Amino acid sequence: MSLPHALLTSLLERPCSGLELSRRFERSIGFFWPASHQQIYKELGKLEHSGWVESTAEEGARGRKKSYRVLPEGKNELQRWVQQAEDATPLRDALMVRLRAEAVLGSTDAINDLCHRLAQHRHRLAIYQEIEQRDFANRELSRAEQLQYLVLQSGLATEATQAEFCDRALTLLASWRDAKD
Amino acid sequence: MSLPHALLTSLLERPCSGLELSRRFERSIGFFWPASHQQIYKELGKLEHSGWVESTAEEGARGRKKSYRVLPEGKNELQRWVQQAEDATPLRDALMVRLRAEAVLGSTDAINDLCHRLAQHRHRLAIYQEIEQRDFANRELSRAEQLQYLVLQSGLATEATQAEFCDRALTLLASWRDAKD
DNA sequence: ACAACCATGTAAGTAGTTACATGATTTA
DNA sequence: TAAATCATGTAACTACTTACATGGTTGT
Repeated sequence: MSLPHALLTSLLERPCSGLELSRRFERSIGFFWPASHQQIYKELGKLEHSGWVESTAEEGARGRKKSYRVLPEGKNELQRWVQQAEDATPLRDALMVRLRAEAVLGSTDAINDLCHRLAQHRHRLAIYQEIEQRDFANRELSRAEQLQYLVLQSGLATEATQAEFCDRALTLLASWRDAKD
Repeated sequence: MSLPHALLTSLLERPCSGLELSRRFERSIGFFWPASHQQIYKELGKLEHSGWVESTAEEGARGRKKSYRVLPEGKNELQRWVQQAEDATPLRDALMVRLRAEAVLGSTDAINDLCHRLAQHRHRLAIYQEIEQRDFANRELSRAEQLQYLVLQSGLATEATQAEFCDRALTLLASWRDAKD
């Protein structure tokens, strides 16, 4: 469970409100650990209860903006967590299940999902490439930026690999479908 | 939610008991949609309730082996589901969160997780390569086998990409750590 | 008869999703 | 002053995990 530590990281980069965190997640850490605003608010509550962050607002101030910042205990906790080794979260890919189903059914209907997924991966790839051009191209990078770039490169590689796979699979299935006619 | 359809697929390949399904999952479909035996038993109950599979045992036969097979309605449902397009399940990668945390903390402690993950990905890669040699190398493949091979190739590509990334990241972080001494 | 294992489950808890509620602030 | 938007939440639900329970079969 990495959400609390993802939030600590983001809040260390810059203290802010829950909604602003939510927005920043959507175009940075959230690519690798997505979270809805509901989840973020709930988790911020837990972080505050643990004494890892503090907020600028009394209890029960619904509707009024709160700003959170990380406390020393929170930073300690993050440092402790970063050192830990952890198994990769098991991947779950419905497309692979569809292809296996296709193998027993003898149809070519998984083409729909393949097309959809191909578009999705290409879209993400484009987003990542845009970020790469905007933030990391043609200049000296600080140590922190090099690490951020590294993470982005992982995303680039992942999406490229998946898009390429969809492309190959699509070619194969389409050839079978056309041969049938 | 693809577990029911993964089970239908596996049961169509061969009717069997819950535990046998669980074991087969561990070395085939489970690579792409893992499931514990508890989950499988529960889901088999739902599938039977929906009229998609039937079992050879009366109610409340705890401890006695049941065998499940897919009913025509179950096959219909699977055919319907295969045609659907679906977003990729959002990836969650704690390692990327660690690297982002490292960027703000200025340490090199994510090396631990990087090593662990590198070993894990290489291990899986070796398993996949073994399956490739055993089941798909140097022979003509049926249509169904070609599809199974395709799915395996996705696994091979994914693990190779991730292992390669860990390797690169590890080299970078280790060089920083050593420069510090 | 006892252990080891095969086989099927129950129970409690967690992380995340979806839908909805409500207060505060800005803008037309 | 009404609508839109900003901002913070609650409630119900689902998939999955972890720990435990229990019955049946096989081998010594």
